[in-house]
Amino acid sequence: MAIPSPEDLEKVKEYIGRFVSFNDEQLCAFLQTMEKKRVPKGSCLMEAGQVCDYVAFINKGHFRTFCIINQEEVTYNFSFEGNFYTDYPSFLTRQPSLEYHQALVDSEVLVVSYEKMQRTYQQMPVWEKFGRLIAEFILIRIAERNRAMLFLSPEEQYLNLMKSRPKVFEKIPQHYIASYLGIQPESLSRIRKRLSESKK
Amino acid sequence: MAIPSPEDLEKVKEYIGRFVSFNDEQLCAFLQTMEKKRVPKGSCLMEAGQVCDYVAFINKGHFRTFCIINQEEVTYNFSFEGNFYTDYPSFLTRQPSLEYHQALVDSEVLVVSYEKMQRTYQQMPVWEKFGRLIAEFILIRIAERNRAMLFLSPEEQYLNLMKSRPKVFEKIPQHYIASYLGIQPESLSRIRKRLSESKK
DNA sequence: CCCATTTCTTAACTTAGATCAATAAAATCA
DNA sequence: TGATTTTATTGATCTAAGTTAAGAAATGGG
Repeated sequence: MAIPSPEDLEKVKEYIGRFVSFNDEQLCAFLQTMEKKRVPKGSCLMEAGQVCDYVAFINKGHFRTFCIINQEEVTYNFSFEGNFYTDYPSFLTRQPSLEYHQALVDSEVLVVSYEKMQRTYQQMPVWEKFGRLIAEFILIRIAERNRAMLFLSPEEQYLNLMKSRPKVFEKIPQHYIASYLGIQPESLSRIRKRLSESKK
Repeated sequence: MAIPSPEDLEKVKEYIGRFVSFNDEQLCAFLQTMEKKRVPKGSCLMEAGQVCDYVAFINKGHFRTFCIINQEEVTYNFSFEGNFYTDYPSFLTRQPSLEYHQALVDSEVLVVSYEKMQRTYQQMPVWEKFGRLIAEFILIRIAERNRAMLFLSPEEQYLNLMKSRPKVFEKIPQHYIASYLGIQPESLSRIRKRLSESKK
């Protein structure tokens, strides 16, 4: 663990500023709780069975969230530079996580522990508000995903994902995307073929 | 719209008490914002296209949330007596909702408008905290549903639902449950047959 | 630059759910 | 109660994704 640099913290400040207004004292109180951590390519910031004890700001790199179901990895989500990252259910309930948080490239995160986060909530109402707004923000995103999974065929979800999160296609191997869509790599391959043929 | 009775408000108080502690003044400030509304069986508390302007406490009855996709109703969720109910994405973003909130029996709700809710957040930090905790609570539930949809077959989801929300099977017609599971009524019928045969 | 590994594609076959159609069972209400 | 509507089941056929297996393409390390 190391102390974040001023440039690192500037990125966090920018992100938070999208949700709440704050003064220097308030900002410092929060930023002081952050610690910097390197995560080498392929390694996991957290593994299933552990309680997720951090909210992480991804300073550099990107991550894949996966679970192991019946001895098989199922990719649950992708998280990119400049966003916060945690297993909310585990972080909030203090129950063991089902997830692995794996760095897909050499990465760097700024983490806040559960205990420090709760203390910050208590100290300053502005962070309580930030906590509410960010929970609401994530809730909306998850609800959208939910809707997509219920309403759309894998093919429609694939097209949807290309529009809404093009970054995923720049950086993520295809078999992980297949898993994210809930299908086998072979099926995604066929969907891509079908789409490219119907385009002609 | 009518004024809620003391017995109505007692139920709300009990619910809130599971999340935060409060004194009488704080409680009153919140309960004062509630208005009582009857929703006859089959009618909708809200329809797609409207901005969802309420958080509703279901005082009596139960509801079905559905969307219309390609001229077809897709059931998204069920909500029962003694819980809060809203379209979070629409309520928070002030964008038109995609959902219909339909009473499946003669029902009664206590609603708080967006404007009153925001004012309550500003007035008393305890409600800000309640807002955060309930957003987090709902987030966890949606995340679980998400996981189920990604990881489990319709058959497994059906068994899962029977365990985790038996109420659904007491009160909800089967073709709505099929829709909730993302399959056709005929398929659910076959899954039930398969299960009852394998049990023998 | 080459070899090993990972990732992607294609093919043949299987299977679960979709679709269409008909009927049976249950609920509603006049 | 009997008639009408709603809900649930069953059968036949179709289709998209799963499975298994093989080979092609891309990537990465020495």
